[in-house]
Amino acid sequence: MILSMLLLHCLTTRTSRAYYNHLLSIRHSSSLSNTCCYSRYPSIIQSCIARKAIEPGKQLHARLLLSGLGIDAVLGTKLVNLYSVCNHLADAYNLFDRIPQRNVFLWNILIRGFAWEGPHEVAISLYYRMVEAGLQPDNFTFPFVLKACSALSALEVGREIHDHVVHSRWDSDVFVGAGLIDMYAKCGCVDDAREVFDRITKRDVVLWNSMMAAYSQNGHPSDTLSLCHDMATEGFAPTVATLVTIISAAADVAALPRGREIHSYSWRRGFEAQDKVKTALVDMYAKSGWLKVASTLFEQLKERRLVSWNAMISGYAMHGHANEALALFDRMKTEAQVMPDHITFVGVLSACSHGGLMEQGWKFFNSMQNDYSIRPMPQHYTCMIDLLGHSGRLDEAYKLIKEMTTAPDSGVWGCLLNACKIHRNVELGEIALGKLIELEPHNAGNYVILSNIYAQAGKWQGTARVRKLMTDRGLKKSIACSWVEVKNKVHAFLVGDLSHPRSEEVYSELERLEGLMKEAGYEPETMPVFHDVEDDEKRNMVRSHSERLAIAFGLISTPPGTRLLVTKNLRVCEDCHVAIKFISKIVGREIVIRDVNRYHHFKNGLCSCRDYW
DNA sequence: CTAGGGTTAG
Repeated sequence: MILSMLLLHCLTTRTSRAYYNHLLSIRHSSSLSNTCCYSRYPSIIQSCIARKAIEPGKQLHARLLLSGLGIDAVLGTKLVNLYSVCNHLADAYNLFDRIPQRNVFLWNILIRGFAWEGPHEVAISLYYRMVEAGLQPDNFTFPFVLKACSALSALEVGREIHDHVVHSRWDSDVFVGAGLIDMYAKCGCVDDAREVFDRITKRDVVLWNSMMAAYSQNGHPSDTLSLCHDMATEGFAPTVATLVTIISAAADVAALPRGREIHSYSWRRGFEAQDKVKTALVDMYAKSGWLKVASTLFEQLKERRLVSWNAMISGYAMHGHANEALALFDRMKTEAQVMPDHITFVGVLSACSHGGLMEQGWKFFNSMQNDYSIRPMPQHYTCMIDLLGHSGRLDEAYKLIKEMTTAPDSGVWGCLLNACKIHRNVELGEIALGKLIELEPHNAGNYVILSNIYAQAGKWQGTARVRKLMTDRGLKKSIACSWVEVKNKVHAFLVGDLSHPRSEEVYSELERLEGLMKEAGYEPETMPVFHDVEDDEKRNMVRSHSERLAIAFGLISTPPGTRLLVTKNLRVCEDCHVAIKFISKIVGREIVIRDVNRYHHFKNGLCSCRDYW
């Protein structure tokens, strides 16, 4: 009946012929054709919401407007909900403004829409509008608006909302709590996150997961793992999110035995079959230097989504397998037709920079912007600066930084500083350090690099000045530490470490190797270089650098020919880099070192970094 | 007389 009224209405107004036909076609094709009773509309829209089917809902809305029947609060609310879940936020907002009686539910769904899809600022301003309208936010409002704060890293707003949470007594709710933990985590405040976590006594898995993720996202992967242990002790069963989080934590601490344990657990409990878990494993094995395993798992994925491609591409890239990375990028576009994103390009560009593929690098850097409309971020620039720096084109690198459309971060300047060290450019090095001091005043590593630049140039006053700057600021260099995994156990060594039970054998192995190295032409570094850690040490101390101890231990405790993987918390020093090249040739082994910013594959006297790091 | 929710890999 209504439909025929509508048709009549169309004929009597100046509605176009096309629209008339359109309505006719709805009559014949749509599932709504037989339901012209107003009282059934809410349930129809409800089913649209469940199916996220925007079109029938829109048509129904249009029909209602034309019919002049008006839209009551129930129907209006449902339509706002439909628009909101289908990401038609402008429509949702318009309709929202026309509904006179707005309850908390209506506000919540609109806030949710903007919190999920952005602009996130709108979600926050809606929240404040709601409070000003005299409504009390509830246990649904808070998680939504906190999500918007997380996305914006809006700490001040977040804290204020936390106040509201406490005042309205929702602070023991797990949903609100998880929202708060995530907000604090994304703002870099792990301690506040932990406080929220500790205050909630009736926890659930998601709350545990949120806290583990908070640690993981803020560079405390070992806290993630120990919290997981606590969770198990309290009898909670892990979920997919738990596994994904702890696998990435294990990848970050390079605790491969731990990672393998988690892998086998995942397999026993049937989690490994899940693509999300498998992708986390791909990342973990890649970071631990097991690219073969990573690739096998990658090929097993049921559906390769963007994140999986990214994990595998950057896995190849970080180990310097540029061709494999680029071939995979090609496969991703042609075979899978997955759209690359900014992270894909970080992988692709770092593959180019590690492989020294200057031309390709520029090609991808331009294509990223022109063909994919991705605005370059600091990480992309870092790759390009690395490429330019590699070939000594420092002025061009500096020019590129000045042309950047976003603010250069510490990675960009650090990359330039490093290039200055390698090509002994004091002038630009000073500029880079100046910027780095502004950006991260407490990172001792930066000062050390500049000091080395001065030392290499024989500018001793410069070296002294940098050292004084460091003492004035109370900066201490972190203690160097290297790990090596032997028979599923991690062995850690500090500089000059004598605490390992097999120390004596380790040192005599080093002595034996040094003899062979000297025969092969190795000369220990004599220049008084201010090393990352061991600045004042005598030449014979170089021998006891942590990475050498770890390598020597690895050599004496594994069968000949076994590949070694050593992880170091700082950069590999110049002298050790030379020494390890000799060692790899003498013992005929592949030695992989994962230092703070890259992987070095030493094989047959050469290193994959081509002596640039 | 209802509807709506927090965590997860690169």
